[in-house]
This record gives sequence, structure tokens and C-alpha cells, in this order.
Amino acid sequence: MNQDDFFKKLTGHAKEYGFVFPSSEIYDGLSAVYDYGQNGVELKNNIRNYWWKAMVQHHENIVGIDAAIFMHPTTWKASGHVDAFNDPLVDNKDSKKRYRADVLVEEHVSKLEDKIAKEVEKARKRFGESFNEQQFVTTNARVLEISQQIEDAKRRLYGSMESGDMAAIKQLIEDLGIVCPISGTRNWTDVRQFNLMFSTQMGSTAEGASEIYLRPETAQGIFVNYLNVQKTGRMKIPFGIAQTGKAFRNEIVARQFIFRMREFEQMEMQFFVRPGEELEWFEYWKQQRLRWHLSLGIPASKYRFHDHEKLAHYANAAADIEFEFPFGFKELEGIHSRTDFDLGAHQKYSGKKIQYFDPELNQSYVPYVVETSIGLDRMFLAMLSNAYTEEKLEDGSERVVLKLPPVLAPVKAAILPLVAKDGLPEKAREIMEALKYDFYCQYEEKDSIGKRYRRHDAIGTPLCITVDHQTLEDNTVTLRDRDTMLQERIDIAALGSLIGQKLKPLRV
RNA sequence: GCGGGCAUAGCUCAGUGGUAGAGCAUCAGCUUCCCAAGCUGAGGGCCGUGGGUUCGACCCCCAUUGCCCGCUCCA
Repeated sequence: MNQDDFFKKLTGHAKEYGFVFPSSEIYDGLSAVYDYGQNGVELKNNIRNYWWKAMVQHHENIVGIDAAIFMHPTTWKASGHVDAFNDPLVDNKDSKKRYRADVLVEEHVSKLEDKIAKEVEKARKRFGESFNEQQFVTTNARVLEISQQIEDAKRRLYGSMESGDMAAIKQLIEDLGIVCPISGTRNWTDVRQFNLMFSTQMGSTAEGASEIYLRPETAQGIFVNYLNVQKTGRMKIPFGIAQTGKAFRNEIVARQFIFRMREFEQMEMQFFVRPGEELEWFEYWKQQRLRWHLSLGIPASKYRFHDHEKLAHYANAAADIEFEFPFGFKELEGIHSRTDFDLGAHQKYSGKKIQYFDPELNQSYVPYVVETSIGLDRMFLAMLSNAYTEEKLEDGSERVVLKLPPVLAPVKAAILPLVAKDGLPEKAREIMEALKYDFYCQYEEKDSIGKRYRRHDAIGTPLCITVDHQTLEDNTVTLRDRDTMLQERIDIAALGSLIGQKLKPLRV
């Protein structure tokens, strides 16, 4: 099956079985927004819980918070999002390629700088030993002319960026004679600005209202609460603060199902460390986070690290954990060494001293931060796509089964009377009552037993408990395994511990 | 956002310028009872939305929305 067909089947399955619905579908949907259905919300909650337990409850030095989505506007000045998330974009009408307008200008500038370097090299050869580079670049007419062009271009670019004058940037591109590397033409569209942050108004009247943003990342909620948590929790460095929650980005292109949505959920942990030790911790968390993934029993070949060459404005090291989605290896989780950029910026903008007194070193410093940040929706998609399996059975029939890690499966056990009479439903209800406080179980008596098995295969229920006539005689039931379809007869009293056993994560 | 494709029942799809079909699914009854069984019956669609051409449009034309495929960024 090719990637396209597989992905279509996967999204179809997700909808048909109540995992993911297009948002507001009866109104034709809302682009790149999706809703989680009755089974989807269980899977999503289970992933979030599994992460929360591993990060917060299994680490004595990590605590959680739940910060608001609305934050003071200055937060986003300090974080750099107001500036860095404003990309001026321009299309070449002939090649249909899209470029960042500022990058086009900067690349042009670096070409000019190369030209100067070449002039200098030529001159060095010509003058030999007596060559004075400083004197050459300040006097040579050609070099001076190019330098002047560079100066002009930079001044105009940064001036226009600062004032948000998109027309001026387009004029600059035209004046510099920049051509598209693909088509070689100067046939550009207008430069348009895309702010990746959603904004809304806080305050009841339009006049008195102030513009605030919906957070584009949850991390800042942790940074602005650093002092609160450190003091009230008496946290000692190194320590971490974790948070899960919604974030919003007005993506230019948002597609690929729930992989890239405008509203999405992050699971982040910011780990505060001594300056100078951040790269060791960066390595530690890279390995630790991969272990978390592998503990779910997904093959290691599905994961790989991708180290960033180009770093964001706040990072001094960055790596992704990539997962092999149906459409190839894509970023699932990011691990970033964010230095003291964020806390330093908030210290500056807020005027509050954000420092930690380290008794061992007997000195104060702004802590460095190592971030682990995973997309919950992406993890959901990773688990769903890895689990989706179409099997041909020996009798020639087919079944579709979601081989989800049992700990993540929406329903842990289905409780099924073999037939809906002879007192079997009553017995099955008794078992349901006994188990439902520990595990999410579903009772079903409609349709043939085979059909019910297949229905639960399709939503990934790891175990089916079937009550038959023998149950009434000796209190045993059959326990069917989702993956092997094998059944064993066991005592009702043993059900709880057997299900519990099935849900234990791997030790990795 | 730009270019290309698609849009008919819950799902997968047929279909013709003259009032809409199949299989599966759903519901009811009967039958069967350990891996999507059978029989009978029922419900369900202003053919994505809005315009236009036409005596008449699901079909032709235009626009719009959504989805899929490419282009750039990110969790």
C-alpha cells in the first residue's frame, strides 16, 4: 500500500471510529482544525497522563503547573515572538516558489560580501607581501562601491522590517535586481506579512480593549512562573517545571491532518540548570526522552535524532526526535538548550531579578534552560499510524486492528456475553461493575461475538472478556488477546491483576 | 497564500441535460451462537454552497467553501 492510500485509510478510520473529526463539519469544516471524538479523547488523555507520570511523578525534582493561555503582551516582546514570528513572504510568479523576503535580501548581501572578499584576494596576489588589507578596503573604488550597496541594503531592510513597511521591502528587492534562483525572473508578488500569533481583545469595550495574543507556545507560562514555583516549591537547581496545554499558531500552510494544526497541544518541560552544564543536561534529556518513547514498545527503527544546524534565536543546541510517520520521518519532539535567553529577557523586560542563589557555588546566576517539547497531537498521530494494521487471516477474511500500546488504548477491556440470554448478560454486568472503577471497560451484547471482537480490534481494545455458559458453572471467562486473537480461560477473580499486568510499560 | 485534482446515502463508489441508484453500515423482527453468518422489512440524499446558461442542471459555465497533492515555517 502506498503512503497516500495508507494515510487516507488512516484518516478515514480515525473518523469512522470516533477518534478525530474535522472541526465544525456540519458547516463544511474549519481549515486545519480538528476535534477529538469519544475514542480520540481517551487516547489523547492516556498519552498526556503517560507523559505526565513519566516527567512529573517519576522525577522528584520536576513539578507541574497549568498556566493560562492569555498572557501579558510584554511576554511576547520578551520572548522574541513579536519580532521573530513576523515573516515577510514573497512569491515568484513564474516559478511559484515562496521566499522569505528578508532572507532574499540577506542572501543578496552575502553575495556582495563574497565579491569584496574576491577583490581582496585578487589584490593580495597582485601586491604580494606589501598588501595592506585595511587600506585596500577603505580606498579601492570598486570595494567602496559594493560596501556602499551593502550598507544601503541593510539599512533599508532593517528599517522597513522595523516599521513593517512591506512595500518598501518589495521596492528594495526590485532595486537590488534580485532574481528567483529557480525561474531566474524578477516577477515578484507583493511582500506580505504573516504574523504567526493569533490575537484577540481583552476588555469589554472596543475602545478600552487591549490586544493580547493566544500563546504560540506553553513554555513562556513556565518562564514567567519560574520565581513563583522555585520559591514556593523550595526547588533546588537542577529542577524542572512541566506543563501541558493548548498553543495557537496561525500557520500559513497547515495540513497533513492533525500533524500541523492551528490549535494544538504541547507537552513541555523546562529544566533549569547551572550555566555551563546545559550541554550535559541537553544530552541527558535527549536520551531520557527517547527512552520514554521506546518504553511504549514502538520499534526503535521508527525513531531517529535530527540535530539542528540552524539554531533558533534562543538556542545554543537543538535536536529533534523524529518519528517515521506515513509521510516520512518528521519532527515529533524537540529538545532545545535555550541558554538564559528566556529568563534573561523576562528579567530585563519585567525589571524583576530572576536569579538563583547557588549555595554550592556561593553565587547567583540566571539559570540556563534545557527544554523538552513534544506535540501531543503529533504523538497521537504517531501512535495511531503505527498501530493501524490490516491483516489477512487464515480463512481469507480481513481485519483492521489498532495495535496501540495497551496503556494508551481508549478501552482496556470489552466485556461480552456470548449470547444475550440465559443469564449471561447479568453475569457480564457483574464483571463490568467489578472492573470499571480500575479500568475503562465497555459492555456490549449486540451482534455476533465475532463482530464485537472486530469492532474492538478496530479501536485497539487490548482484551476481550467473554462470558459463556461455562462461566455460570465455574466462574471462569475467556480472555482474548487483540494481537494474537488467542484465548485463554481464566478465573474471574484473576481479571484485575491480569489487565493491570498488560498495562505495565516496558522497562527500557 | 499560490498552482493542480476532487466533492452524489453514515462509508466506498456508480450514474444520465428530463424528478437518484448499488454494496456495506444503521434500525426492527425472526434465525444462529467464539471471530465482520442468514432471511424479511424500514429509515436515510434540495447530488458541498451560491449564482448563471437552459423550457428543464447532479450533469455545462462562473464564484465560494472544504479535502487531497506540490511550494515555505514549526510542536
